[in-house]
Amino acid sequence: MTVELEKSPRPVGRLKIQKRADLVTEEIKQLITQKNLRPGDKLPMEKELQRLFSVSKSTIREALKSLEVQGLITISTGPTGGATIMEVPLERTFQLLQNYLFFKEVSMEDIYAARRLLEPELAAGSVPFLSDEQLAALEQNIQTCQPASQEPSLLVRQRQADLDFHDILAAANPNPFLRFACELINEMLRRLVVFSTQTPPEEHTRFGCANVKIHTEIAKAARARDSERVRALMKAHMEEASEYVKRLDGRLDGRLILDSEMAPRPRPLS
Amino acid sequence: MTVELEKSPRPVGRLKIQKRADLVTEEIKQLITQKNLRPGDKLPMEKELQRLFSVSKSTIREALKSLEVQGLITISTGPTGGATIMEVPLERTFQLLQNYLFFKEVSMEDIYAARRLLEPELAAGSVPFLSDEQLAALEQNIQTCQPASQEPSLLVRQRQADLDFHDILAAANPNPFLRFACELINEMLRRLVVFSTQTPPEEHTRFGCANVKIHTEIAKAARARDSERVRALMKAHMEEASEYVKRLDGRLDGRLILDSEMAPRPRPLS
DNA sequence: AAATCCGGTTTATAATGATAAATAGAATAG
DNA sequence: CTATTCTATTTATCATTATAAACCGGATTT
Repeated sequence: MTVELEKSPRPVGRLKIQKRADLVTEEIKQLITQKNLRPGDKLPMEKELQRLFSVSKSTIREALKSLEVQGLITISTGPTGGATIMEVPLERTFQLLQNYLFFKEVSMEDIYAARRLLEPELAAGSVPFLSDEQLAALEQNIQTCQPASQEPSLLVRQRQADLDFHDILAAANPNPFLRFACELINEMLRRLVVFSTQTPPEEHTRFGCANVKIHTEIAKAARARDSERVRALMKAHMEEASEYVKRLDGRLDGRLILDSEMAPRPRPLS
Repeated sequence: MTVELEKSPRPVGRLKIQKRADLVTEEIKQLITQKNLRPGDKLPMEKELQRLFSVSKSTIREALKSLEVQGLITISTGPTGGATIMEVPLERTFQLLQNYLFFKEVSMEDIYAARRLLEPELAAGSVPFLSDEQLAALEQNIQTCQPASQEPSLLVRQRQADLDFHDILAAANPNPFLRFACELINEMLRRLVVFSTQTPPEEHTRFGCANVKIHTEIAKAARARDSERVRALMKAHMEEASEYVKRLDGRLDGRLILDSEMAPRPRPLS
């Protein structure tokens, strides 16, 4: 089976001519959709793909690179090596989204405007689906968040641990879209929040205490499987947090996120 | 100025070794952040980049390809050619997001769960910022949406025109994050919705009429700069639409979106 | 004088071949 | 039986050459 690619620079139907490598990328994508390849399935190896599309090594290499950057495949060397379909990792998606938002000026309040709306619904929707492990993880998380020292770097780490609480809730929600939206918000807050060092540490500590308090209540209501109470508590939590954030002068540190920065976030158990 | 890249396979600090090309990609990203390059600025040409990072042609090519796929640069030939920084297009971001959602099973209702929450707030927030052109565009859009025929392909196109209404509202909102979230939702609905052909056309027409009616009211309230009324109307609109969608058996057509499909959406005037 | 053509220059794009590095699995030593 | 070394296979990287696209400026035409 050989797929024929248009070789001549397309008669210009007002469509911009595409590069060879990009055409091959699309062909491969169609192959994936067509043959309904699932994560774990393998693409033919480079040499075969070269033959299949009648292109050179460097072209097929670029095409594979494109798919790799998009997070659709991983490439490995050695026997049995080659391109393997994979489910696009959440982290990769975040990174690509950060590229988009790099040039926009997103403020903390902008994000909270969406967070206020989504989180209560997310939390309420998660309640019926929380496993015992997840409930335990919520309670466990509250312990780690107890405000201890006022050492600056520790304060930031604590704020980030706060966000783990919300990630655990998100993980339990059956709505993949809502889940994604909230995980995105958490990730942005986690990664980009740089609180002004001007802010007095007491303010931070107070923020931490308030969080622990309401998280405790939410965890309790979740154990009682009281969705409506969780929703109400989360709503209050979000409004309170909005206020704190305004005062804390949180701002987003807009820069390009590197792959090497993307690794080590402990995934909450699903 | 020459940047030295670690050449030896990194002493394995539990970090997975990265490919040369990916290291170069990161170096270039740092270059962009560091030198604060803005859209329109140019990267050095390939030969220079080769020298700068002491890598071969194909390696630098792969690195540039990576940045191109991420939407951060465009590459052109000719004397003034080379890599030019660009603002990541919204469409590219959508596409990369679709890759992520390709493997998840997102239902229509999943999306509407988020839409119900976000759209009323978005619309209300846009009201004070709507320009005369945008108000006119809203009213204009309602005209094009008047249900005419019941021809199947036309019905789908009409549903998509409905979404333009919401895109116009989104474009006026000053919150870039909320705007992005709603534009994403619109795009997903626009591109991926495939209504069951089982559904009787009358039902579609009724849906279209209901939309026109409430869009008309929303446009009127927007002209009157009545944010609260717009919020309330949009809330009702979303709830009504949710119900219709359930009955219409709308589902998402999960597949990989190709570059070639990404082009021709008329951007609403900002 | 303005527009068009045309060839040269610059740059990316594509192809090919050669060598290095990584890996899985078999063979082997302890 | 375990751990190590070996080997075959495949990608990763480099180097070189050829091709194609885009731009520039001068000559030619209108």
